[in-house]
Amino acid sequence: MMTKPYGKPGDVTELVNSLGWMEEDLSSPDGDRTPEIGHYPLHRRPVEIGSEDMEEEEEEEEVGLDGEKAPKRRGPKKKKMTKARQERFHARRVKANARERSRMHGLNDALDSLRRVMPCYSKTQKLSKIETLRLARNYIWALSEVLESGQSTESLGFVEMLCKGLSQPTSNLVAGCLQLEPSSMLFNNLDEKCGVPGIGGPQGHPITYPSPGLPSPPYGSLEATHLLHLKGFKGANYENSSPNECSSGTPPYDGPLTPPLSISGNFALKREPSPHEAERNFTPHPTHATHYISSHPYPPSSLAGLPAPQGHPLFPGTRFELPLDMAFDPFTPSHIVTSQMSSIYSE
DNA sequence: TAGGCCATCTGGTCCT
DNA sequence: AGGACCAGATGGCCTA
Repeated sequence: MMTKPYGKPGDVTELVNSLGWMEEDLSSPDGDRTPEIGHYPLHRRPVEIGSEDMEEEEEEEEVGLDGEKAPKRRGPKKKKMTKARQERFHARRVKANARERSRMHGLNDALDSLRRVMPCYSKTQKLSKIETLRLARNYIWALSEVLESGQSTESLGFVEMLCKGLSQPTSNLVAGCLQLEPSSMLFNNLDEKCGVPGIGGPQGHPITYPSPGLPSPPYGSLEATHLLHLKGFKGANYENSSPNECSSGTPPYDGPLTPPLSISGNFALKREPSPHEAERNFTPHPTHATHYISSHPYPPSSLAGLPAPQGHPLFPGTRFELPLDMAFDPFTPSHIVTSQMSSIYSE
């Protein structure tokens, strides 16, 4: 039978084969994940009346609490649960649970992969799932803006695009990972919201923000003050204010940072960490896709003459897909990326 | 203690 | 029939 190609082959089988702990849990009142039947919340009881596995139910007239006869049940007759049926049902449920766990683990693995290619990946301070997805959307959007309109990755607009719709802690994290320097914050539109013309690229290119359809607070538009919560940040008008004073209680980010790009040294293949970065245990490393994008014309000159790919979101009407591990491996030299792209193009 | 986030179980639906 | 997918519900953990 054909099954959808999700997860690693054998995952389910292995899980099912190693379900000893689950079987134990089912009979153990201490199993916190699969509590003993009877300790289940109503909807979690593994064997529910009404299951399709019921044996034929004898014709019994149901009597309500008030003694009145309940209306005769319509639809397929229920079947009684024989012991054999219970066992089959249970086995099926256990298998399905294992599959579901495996599926969710696969989903989480994919989210982890996504986290690793975000501009603020940290092992110690993981982005939540929802924030990861929001940041990913913003990242794609911001990079496409870079490509399409010359929006500078060093502009505040770029950071604002990245932070659009993110929670304040995540905005702080992103801005911190981008190593915003006070100079990049010294502009007079500090209190303007996203989407206001004037906050844009170096050419004054107005940035138009898409409607993300996100709920408002805490996921509303980016407040410039979000960025002022950066540890050690001192803006022109905030010279004397302590970072803690404008903090809303969000703890400063102290974990090691391994961002793929930096606002102050975006696409340098190698650079020494600034004292500030060193202080924060920040290790700059060559960026990946953004480095490629910044250092290669599109399409790459080495691909000249190849048929244009179709349908890539950044390049309407084209299609361009890179294997994830290649496209986002920050350590893949650009010339290797180029050659790999060539082979993809020529396929 | 409330709220956010997460893992898990579950039953329903769709698909092969 | 069985697997994938989905959404709802629940409890645990953590933090402000």
